[in-house]
Amino acid sequence: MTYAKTADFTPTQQELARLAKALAHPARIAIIQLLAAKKSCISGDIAAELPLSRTTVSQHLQELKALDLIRGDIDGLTVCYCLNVELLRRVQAQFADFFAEATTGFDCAC
Amino acid sequence: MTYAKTADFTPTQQELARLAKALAHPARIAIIQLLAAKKSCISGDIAAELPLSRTTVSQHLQELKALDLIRGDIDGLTVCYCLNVELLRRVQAQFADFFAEATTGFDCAC
DNA sequence: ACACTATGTCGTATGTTTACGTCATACTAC
DNA sequence: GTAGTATGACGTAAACATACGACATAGTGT
Repeated sequence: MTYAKTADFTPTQQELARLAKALAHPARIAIIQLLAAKKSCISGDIAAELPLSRTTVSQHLQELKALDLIRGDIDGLTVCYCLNVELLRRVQAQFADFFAEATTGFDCAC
Repeated sequence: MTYAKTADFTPTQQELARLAKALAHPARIAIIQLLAAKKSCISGDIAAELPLSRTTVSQHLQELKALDLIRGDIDGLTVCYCLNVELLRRVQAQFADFFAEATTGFDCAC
């Protein structure tokens, strides 16, 4: 998301787009759901539950971590990933605001 | 979103990802906000308000239209785009459900 | 019919994401 | 220390997204 013209939008628009992009892959949705259900939060276990290679899952985990949506606690040899529930709540509110604005428009006059 | 392995996720995960992807670009966020504020719903006017070429904006409009998030009424020479508020409300609910699930998790035990 | 306007379509260059194998690192257990 | 395991980092091929100029289409007004 670093195309030249991207800079010319409002910070809010860019932030929403950035967050939406984090959710724009089923694997990342699945990871968040897994962590919420806490079936497993150890990296290897997460990878084992998804139909993707461990390398690819690790990449998706890094992407979520880059936005701080999840956090990784290193515990010896294993890494345990957890949801950043605080941040998720804020993101939730941002999307809620956006949709509220979008769905309270009158019917189009055209 | 048609990489080989994408098929191996649940329909819900795929649908959420597909919707998130529609919002994963500031231009598309901006278009939805513009239509909600109804500053303009004529294709050309929308393009004029964004820092992108008319062609590129048209492409983003097609993308939103492909998911039926917006609709285009042809009126003679101009095309008037409108939000599909009904669908947006359903999408809003889907995201709300997803976030509710994600944010009600206990704190991670790790 | 003719010029003009508003839009979409096509081709295409460039940048980004996805997916994965291989390698490097770092901890564990013998 | 050596062997083994859990991870992340690196390299890379293929798919996809973004952006835009040039062209095609279709309506408007004269």
